[in-house]
Amino acid sequence: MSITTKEIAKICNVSRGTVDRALNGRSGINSETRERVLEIVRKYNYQPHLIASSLSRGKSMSIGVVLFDLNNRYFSQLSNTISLAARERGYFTYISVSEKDHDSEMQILRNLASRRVDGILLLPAIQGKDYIDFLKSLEIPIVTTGNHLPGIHHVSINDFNAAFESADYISRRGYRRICFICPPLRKKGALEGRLNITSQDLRARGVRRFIDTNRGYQLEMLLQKDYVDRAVAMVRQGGEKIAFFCSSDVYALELLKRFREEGIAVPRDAGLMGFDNLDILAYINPRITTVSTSVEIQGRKAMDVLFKLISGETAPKLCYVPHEICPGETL
Amino acid sequence: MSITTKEIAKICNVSRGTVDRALNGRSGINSETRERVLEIVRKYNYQPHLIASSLSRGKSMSIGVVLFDLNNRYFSQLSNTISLAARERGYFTYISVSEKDHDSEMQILRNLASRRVDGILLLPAIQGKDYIDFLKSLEIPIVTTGNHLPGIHHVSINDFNAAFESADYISRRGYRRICFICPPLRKKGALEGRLNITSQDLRARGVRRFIDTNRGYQLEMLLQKDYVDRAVAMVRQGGEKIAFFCSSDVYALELLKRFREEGIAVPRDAGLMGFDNLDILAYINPRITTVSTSVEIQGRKAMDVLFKLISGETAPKLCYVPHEICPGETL
DNA sequence: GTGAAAGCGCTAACAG
DNA sequence: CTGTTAGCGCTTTCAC
Repeated sequence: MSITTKEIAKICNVSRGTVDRALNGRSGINSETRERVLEIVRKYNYQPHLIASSLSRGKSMSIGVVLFDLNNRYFSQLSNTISLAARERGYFTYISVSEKDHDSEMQILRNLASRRVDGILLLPAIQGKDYIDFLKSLEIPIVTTGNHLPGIHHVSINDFNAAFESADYISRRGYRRICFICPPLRKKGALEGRLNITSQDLRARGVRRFIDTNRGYQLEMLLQKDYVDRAVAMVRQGGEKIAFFCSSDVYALELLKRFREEGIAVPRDAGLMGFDNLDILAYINPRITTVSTSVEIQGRKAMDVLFKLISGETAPKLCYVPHEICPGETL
Repeated sequence: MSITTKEIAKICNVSRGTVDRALNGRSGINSETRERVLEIVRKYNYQPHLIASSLSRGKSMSIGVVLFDLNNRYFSQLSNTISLAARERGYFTYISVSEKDHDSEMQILRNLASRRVDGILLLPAIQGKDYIDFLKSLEIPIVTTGNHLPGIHHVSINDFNAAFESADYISRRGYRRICFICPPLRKKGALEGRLNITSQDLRARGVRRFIDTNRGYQLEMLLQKDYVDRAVAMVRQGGEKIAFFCSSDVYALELLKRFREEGIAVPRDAGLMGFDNLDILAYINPRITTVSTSVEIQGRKAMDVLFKLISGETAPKLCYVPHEICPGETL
């Protein structure tokens, strides 16, 4: 194991306090003593013991990141940005994945609290008053992104507006029949609202609002697990040409794949639009029309807010990052 | 802040030692006292202070994961598996990204050592004796995957064999002219070998060995940054039909994208094979032929070895995980 | 400018 | 079975 400040002190014939002053650039030390101490520190390759330091200081210089999925490309990019932003400020990140499991998510949060992380960036898969009370009881700064929790600081895209504008874009591409695809929403009632899908829900509301405020459009919703089969059937049935608006690029990819197998051409036989602008879309032919924000902006902004809270400053409860429509070849 | 064992002890009229025995299920305590203590523990929502515990126990119940890239899908899947495997054993993971930067990688490792992580899972982007000495000086169990470092425990695919077998597969699909694409290798000399690209290097050697041990095949290497342009030119030039064997699916995707734009049909005009079997390939048409191992197996196995080392057991220095060719439609 | 001492919260060894 | 004590290594306060 590495040498300690106690031993350094003995070697230098000074007290531990002085060693500490030298190491942490604190004032009240002769610059010669400082040099002498730092000399020995280098010589013996002293490594600070951050655990002891954390205990003493009461802060761990680490932040927790809780995601419900890391396999989703969007979240892995987000983690990357977050880790970098944290490291730039001397913080390390604990990244953990809940897999959308209620108990896991709670367990992870408790564990992070036990590790006395200085802040938590959370993509919640849970909602409800009890959960929010639990989060508050941790007494740790928390910023959410993705799904929203009332009363908790939140940084994200304005899902409602983004979906509204997407529907508008679809209409301007000449479609009068829009089918919104969002399988996560099927769980809405089933789980008595415990699952947090506010983000998806807002997207659905955004589309609906567009339909409600503009005459002459027809909206269908596909929330079932077998949405791919059903979408194929809808196209086969004919009638007014449909634009499938997917609440995530993932569903758009699945649709496109199946359409290709079935000989359904996009956009000849049906329109298609996604959400998130996953970077793998660059390799997909035809280019899928989608809407999104920059992951980097989102991650950076969320960390800005989190660090504000950590340092005791105030920050707005709600912060939207800009989004934009990314035109492709599928509408 | 949360209540401490000291306070619990006072409330229960017992000593801190007894509280500790109750909390950690240690023996030597009356079951009634235990119940009484745990009652209070629950009542006051006591949360263990893992930092204090770590300091006292000398282990932090955390492991560090150092990647040089998290945007690569393969690595994010790997991190996911690792986090899960760690959490199953009560460990938390610090995930950090070096972005292939030498100084970052060193800084991260030092920081993890300062945080007294119990083990490190490393995807190194550095090599060289100094670096290996440095790693050993940390006195922390380390397992690498991806790139290899002599003398350090390693779990990975057998890149040499996998590439050899891939070349063999390509030949059996009727190609006599193979072009191996591997841009990272262009840096081999330039950086005086500081950059660790052993994994890519082994793939190149595997292909070459196949060519050297079998008569009648022609091997070309494309290591330049503008490999896409050059590949297009090669196809245009005509002659014996080429199979492009890419050291990563990423390059195969780029090639396919460009070929499509240029009106080059695969496999009609040229063959194509990748490496890694990234899951996004499922959405790509035509299905790219590739070779790989299961990320899950690789992650699990690496963690098995790491935990063996952490608990003081011995483990083989080198452990290969099985690989297989994944036939697609591009050869 | 420097040293001594108390303390962060938990753990472990040793008495009783 | 339970209490006491002495740490883990660093930080911080208060004398000198």
